[in-house]
Amino acid sequence: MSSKELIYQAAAKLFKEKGYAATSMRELALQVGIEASSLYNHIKSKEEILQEICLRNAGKFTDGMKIIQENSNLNALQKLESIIRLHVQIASDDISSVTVFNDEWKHLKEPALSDFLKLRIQYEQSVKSIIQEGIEKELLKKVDIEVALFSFLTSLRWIHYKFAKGRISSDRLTENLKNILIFGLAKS
Amino acid sequence: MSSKELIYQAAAKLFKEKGYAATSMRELALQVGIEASSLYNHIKSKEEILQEICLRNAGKFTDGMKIIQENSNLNALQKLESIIRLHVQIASDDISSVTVFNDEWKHLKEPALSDFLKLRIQYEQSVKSIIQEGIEKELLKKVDIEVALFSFLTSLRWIHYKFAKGRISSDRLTENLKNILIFGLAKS
DNA sequence: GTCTATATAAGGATAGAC
DNA sequence: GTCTATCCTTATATAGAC
Repeated sequence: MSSKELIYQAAAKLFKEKGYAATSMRELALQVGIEASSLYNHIKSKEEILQEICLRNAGKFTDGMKIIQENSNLNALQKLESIIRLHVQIASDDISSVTVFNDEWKHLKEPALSDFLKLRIQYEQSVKSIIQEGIEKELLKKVDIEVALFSFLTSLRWIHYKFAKGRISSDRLTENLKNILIFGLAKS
Repeated sequence: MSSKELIYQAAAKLFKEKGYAATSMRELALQVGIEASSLYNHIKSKEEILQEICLRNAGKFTDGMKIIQENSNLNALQKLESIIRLHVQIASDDISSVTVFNDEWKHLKEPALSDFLKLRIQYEQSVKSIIQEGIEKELLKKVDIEVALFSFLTSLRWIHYKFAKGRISSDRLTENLKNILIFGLAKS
């Protein structure tokens, strides 16, 4: 792995644990095993690291969503299940990185912040359309779409806390989340 | 309102928007309308502000949970609904403060951090017991309890983002969340 | 690519006059 | 209770030798 990649990885871990603002370049350097000044041979600034982590993860979600949307065989319920699987997969792929993406994006500076938020809103809009479609086709209840959207996405946003403990496989987690988020906790 | 209270309120707003670590005492002072040094006539340190905000909110949740637990008339489903109402109520009561409680607690120093985490684990344990009881009495599906616990609580943890936009009343939000989280998105 | 040394800015907090 | 002035520490980032 390149030095740059090693720095990103160590940074993701630290940003996750302490937060972006509370992580110093000295700590990061210590974690990487070099002096702080040496970091700058590989990266331009602290902010650049955050940008890279955030945009990389945004890309994963956007790409995954595109594939789901293009699969016209899926009905709304199946699409929601695919979204759950996508989130579980991305979280299991790199927990630290996706946590930073979820929690530290607000420290991005313009214009990166606006770019990021544009992608985020776009993604939310895609999920919203699927929920809307589900309601129209009578696969989903007539709930408030915004409440449904947020409760669905925020549940998924915290999946990685489960993974951190490694208690459960991706498949079982996906299955359980499908059951809970789509079909509810209550026994029917 | 006392100066101390005004400082807490301004701090909660700033900590919410920028994060604890990225908020300076000079900014806080500016928001309050005094010089940074004057803050210290009312509070002991920056950390003390965070402690107060976090412990105050922890108290609200703990107290609310106690009342729910002591109401033996409620079955597990009704208790879960009461928990939803509790979270909605606390969020609508003071959005900034509860956001800081949710997102910035990791910046607490010991021993406050351990005290805080103890309360949090205790609260999660209470919810877990209710879910467990629901499964035993066959009111809830046999889902993975940990997954159910986390997806339930994390959905509720982000309610305040809805409130920030003021789009929906507390009652309608509670009703929708009950429907979605307990009975699921899918039409039965 | 890494180091030491350092520039430059900002942070939390205190002292002491009013 | 508020101010100005300031202490001390830490931060990001650069310069230049090796």
